[in-house]
Amino acid sequence: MIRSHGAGAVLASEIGNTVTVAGWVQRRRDHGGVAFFDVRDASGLVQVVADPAEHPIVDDLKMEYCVRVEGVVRPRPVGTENPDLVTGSVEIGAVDIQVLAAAKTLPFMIDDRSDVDELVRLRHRYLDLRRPRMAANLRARSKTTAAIRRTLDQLGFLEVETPTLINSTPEGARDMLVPSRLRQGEFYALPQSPQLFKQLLMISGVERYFQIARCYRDEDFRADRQLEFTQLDLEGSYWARDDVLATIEKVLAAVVADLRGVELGLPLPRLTWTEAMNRYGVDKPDIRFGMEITDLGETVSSCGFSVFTDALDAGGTVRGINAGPIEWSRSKADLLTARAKELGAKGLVWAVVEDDGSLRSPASKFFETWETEAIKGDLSASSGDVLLIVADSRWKTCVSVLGSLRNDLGRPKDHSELSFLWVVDFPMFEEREDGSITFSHHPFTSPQSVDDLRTRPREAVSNAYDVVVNGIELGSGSIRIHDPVVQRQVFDILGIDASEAERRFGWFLEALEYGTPPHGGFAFGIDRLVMVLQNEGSIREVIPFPKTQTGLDPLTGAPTWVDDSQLGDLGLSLSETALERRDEKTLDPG
RNA sequence: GGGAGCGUAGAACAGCCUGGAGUGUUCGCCGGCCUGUCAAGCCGGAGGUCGCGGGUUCAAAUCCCGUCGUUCCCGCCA
Repeated sequence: MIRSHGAGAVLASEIGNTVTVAGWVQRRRDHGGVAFFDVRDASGLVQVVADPAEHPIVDDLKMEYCVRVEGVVRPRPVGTENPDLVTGSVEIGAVDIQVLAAAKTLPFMIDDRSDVDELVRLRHRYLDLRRPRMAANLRARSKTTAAIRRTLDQLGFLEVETPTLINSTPEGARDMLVPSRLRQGEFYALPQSPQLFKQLLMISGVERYFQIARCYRDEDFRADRQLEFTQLDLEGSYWARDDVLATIEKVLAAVVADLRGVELGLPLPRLTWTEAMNRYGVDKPDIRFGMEITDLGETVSSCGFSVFTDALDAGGTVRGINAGPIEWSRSKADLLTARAKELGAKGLVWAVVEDDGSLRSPASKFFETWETEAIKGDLSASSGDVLLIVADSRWKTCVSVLGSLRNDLGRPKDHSELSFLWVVDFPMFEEREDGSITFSHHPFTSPQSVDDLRTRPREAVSNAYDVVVNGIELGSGSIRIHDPVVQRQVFDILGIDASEAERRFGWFLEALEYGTPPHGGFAFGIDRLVMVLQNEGSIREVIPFPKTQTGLDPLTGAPTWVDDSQLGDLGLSLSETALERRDEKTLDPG
């Protein structure tokens, strides 16, 4: 036995006992005649006291040396207790000190104070994970999956593993591909979600399925997006929408209780998609703050500003937000206008409410006094407030731009407050720029009305729903299509003709033919949930070994070039471009 | 695919706008002193391809172009 106690378990109750602890040297404080050092392990930290004359080895102890200390627990002298430390009322008087393993000079210090470049952290992730905050994040993640499993087990769910080498379905996100050796020229795809397998499990009679599933999407990175991520995936038979929502709410409540120690108010608030878009301009609203979008169309319908009237004449809309008394300057106006254009608006009209009630704005001269007053009234504006107004011939462009500006300006910087909500009644389809139609959720989502699907698919509302926390899309689900006729109909509307549907999804359509129970389910991102609950700004902080934005793991160097013989086994060869890149990189790595 | 920011000692930065010797700060590292510290303190020291390549210039960390890396954003993400 190397140790008798965890460092964090050396409490006042051990006074007088001989204990052995093992861990890393946090810091050494050598006063000449007496020296202190802290031993840190996964359980916490305890102070060791040694006389350097008696224990010359303390001179050698550097930060992060792995040591073993045997000693007697004693109370600290009065006045030297450390209230910030769980073990702060005691210390270990060293009897024997051994170095188990020396450590090189560290690339960064193992504490939460040091602000270190992420690339350096990732290159030495094993050290980064020693930092208390990162260790806590790992622990929180484990507690999250434990709470999920506990809750779903109590509800009678079966945890089932589905394959990760599956077939590619090019809709939606780009697939991560894996070449087959035994069947040269053919490829597996890594799953973007276990969607069809869990539906098959419903057909198999599992009735209550879940899986904590690694999923893969080969798309560009964001602070909340990695190539691989982990989802809680679940599905149930004979479920209506509210059965799914209630189940997810129970899971979320259990996780929030375990990680935050607070009770989640259930049921969670619900917004329809249309309401969310109209009030917040996004389908994942952050409702921790107001600044809601207001329709100014009626107010400005006869004003002299052609930007507004032209948009209205084209069947569009004019809407605004009251950004409140924010600091305003020419450069701020330029910045926000550029942002609005980046988001797809043709421009941005701003107005500052002056003390005399007038509007200072490039557009103010176009408004009659009554119009100025009406705009202020619509937006509940008072002196000093900044009003931002967007006009567009497309409703969705207008509200989306304002919704993003609203987020830019008002969104709380952290997640100390939690605001979960459901967004329900998503449209079944959405239009692309070119006017063609695509699914807004996925092609296995059922419509609320099969009649609508047939007669006016562009207006059809789906049985899809999202759960959102603090403006972050946590996950989504739906009641699925269990009728193969309807499923074929949806493929048809999406422009997948019968023969193509048969070729790609024939196996699934056939499965639906054998008495498929009505079913539905959900999936939410565990990385994102833990990120929010741990009050982190990026999922990389809660993923033990994440990748950088270009898909590199700075620690292992993945992805790497492989031997030509390996490529040969797979029937693959590299393109000219790839070969050039390889030669450059081989000469000048990194 | 596009836009923006960043890259200077082991770490975090300042210096760059307005070119003039690798100048500076904090932490770490090395040596010394020190009997109650806990981000110990004091004294001394070492440590640099200013990401890389090119250009402008008498002179480049600084200005220009390119490139690599990284972060954030737009597109993309059923």
